[in-house]
Amino acid sequence: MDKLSSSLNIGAVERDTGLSKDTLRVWERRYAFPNPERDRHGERIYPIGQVEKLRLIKRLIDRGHRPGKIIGQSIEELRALGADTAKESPGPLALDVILKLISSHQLLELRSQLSLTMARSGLQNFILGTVVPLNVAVGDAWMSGRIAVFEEHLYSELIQNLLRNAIASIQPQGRTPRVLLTSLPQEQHSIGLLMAEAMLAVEGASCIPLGTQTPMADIVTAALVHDADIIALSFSSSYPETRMAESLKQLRLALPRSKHLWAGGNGSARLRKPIEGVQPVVSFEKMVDMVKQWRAANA
Amino acid sequence: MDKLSSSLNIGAVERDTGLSKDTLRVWERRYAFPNPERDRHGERIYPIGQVEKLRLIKRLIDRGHRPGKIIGQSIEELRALGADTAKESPGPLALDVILKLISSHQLLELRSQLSLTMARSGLQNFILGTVVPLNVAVGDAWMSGRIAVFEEHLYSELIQNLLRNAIASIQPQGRTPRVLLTSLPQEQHSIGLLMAEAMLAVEGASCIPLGTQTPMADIVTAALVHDADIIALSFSSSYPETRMAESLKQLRLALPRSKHLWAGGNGSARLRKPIEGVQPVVSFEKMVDMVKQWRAANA
DNA sequence: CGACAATTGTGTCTTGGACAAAAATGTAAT
DNA sequence: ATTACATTTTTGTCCAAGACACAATTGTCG
Repeated sequence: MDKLSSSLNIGAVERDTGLSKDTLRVWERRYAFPNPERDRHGERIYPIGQVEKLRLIKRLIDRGHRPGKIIGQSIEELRALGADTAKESPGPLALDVILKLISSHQLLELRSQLSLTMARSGLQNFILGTVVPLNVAVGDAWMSGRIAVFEEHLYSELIQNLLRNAIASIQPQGRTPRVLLTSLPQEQHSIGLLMAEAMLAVEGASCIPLGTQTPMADIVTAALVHDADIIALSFSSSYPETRMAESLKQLRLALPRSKHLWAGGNGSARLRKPIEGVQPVVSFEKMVDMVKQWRAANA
Repeated sequence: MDKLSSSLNIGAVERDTGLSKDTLRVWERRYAFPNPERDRHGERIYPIGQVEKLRLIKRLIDRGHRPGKIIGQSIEELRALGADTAKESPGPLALDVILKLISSHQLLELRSQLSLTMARSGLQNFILGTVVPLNVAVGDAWMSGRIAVFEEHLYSELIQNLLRNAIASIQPQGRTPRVLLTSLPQEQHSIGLLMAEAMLAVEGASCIPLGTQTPMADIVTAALVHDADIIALSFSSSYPETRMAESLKQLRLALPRSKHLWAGGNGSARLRKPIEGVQPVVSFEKMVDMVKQWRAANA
């Protein structure tokens, strides 16, 4: 179709899919997929179709599937596998309207529709009733091929603008708890953090937003100098479970006992064994309750 | 000091420094640095001090230094090397005030000082006169050890909020040119894109912000369906020059001749050979001129 | 049906060699 | 002195095939 190079080398595929070079090579050896060509120096050249399949597989693995089981399936089968989650939602009409606007590139319409919805429902309900389900729906729509990456990006930018504006319009009240919000290195998803910040701002808590990818040592220092009561970390579902547990344990040791450590985001649900002194944040509703509990305990 | 693990394995160092595993191993072989311990399985364990030095070296390389020249120097010498750039700026008082606020964690003060400055100077002058030099100053301050990563993060979040609010407060005028703003995969710096969007919004252009890390194929599709006149890409100084040139050439081929392709950001200055059909954006001032030129040509 | 043990699946790490492309250096000509 | 071109050095990325820890699954026994 377009004239873009129809094949990539192993480094490009690593960046593109999030699968390490080592993983790509070992899959090739074990599962005979991917099955790249070689250039004249014997270096791997991945056709664009295989890269697409790899992207799909990566997202399915993040959802809990296992490589060996799904790697042999065709792209169509994989897409169907991802759409399975979608079928359960009969889809509230309002969400479908917005999805249509996303996929038909109606930038202005989309913007006004979203801010209208927010105005109607209020910030917290907007997040709970619209943004969260919309994020899921957009993810599913990508998986089944109905939405492109750039459409996802544009949507994400709009939401980010809306949330940041809403947060800014709330007068900081200087009330406790003081919550430090961030994610660990290699965790880039920022929308979850913003949603959390918005929910907390409405509750009157003071947020210290550090954005994404803060090194652990910096989190500890920041918690101390800002005198945070709660350190809240966000994990997306693509964050490796081992690393998550490991990091949380280390952080817990490095932080004073008096400070709470919260782990939220889609990925935090996979924390099987509870970690001593680390509180899982299973939903934004629950997070609000947790704030209230903290206040009750620190009155 | 803190109880955080004082050593990391090679994967963690890769994430932490942005240096690939291959690079870390080959430096060890060639320059005898880094010089990690080994665990009981013979795997590399990097002491935290070496990781810090690696981070420093990485930033210096991004600024144009060569590994072989600097890798043997001590941390102090490296810091001095980074501060060299800073000496030329006598430092406008206003900037120093803000830097002080950053390093003393005065969140509220900092916020109000920044928005005050913006209100006084207007959006475009705020960006040109405050944000751009402040970004440089903060980078230098990190290099010389005067500012921590989390302080940089907090500053960056504040600026982002300010800019997004300012952009949102400008009524979209629907005027041309229509500018698609994004960066390529592996390029995460978003502040430059926001500054560009703000400058353009003031000029009355229509922006289609896709955030960072949009795959090339998606950029092409987005440019077509949104009928963009200009595709503007941002490159930070850590973006590999080779990949930048390569990608721009490919994009130029895939996009219709009628659409302009602009390359901006700190990294774009390193484009030695001009690329046919790709216009470098050397500064935000120049970008405004380029918009005017486009308008003159498409009246 | 639950607890524990054995087995399989999976990602990450290892070494040392190879080589293309960028950067620096040397040389010659204007 | 500057430009143009050729040579050398520097540097990052890729390869192969093996090893192993740990997570996930399956099997066994109480």
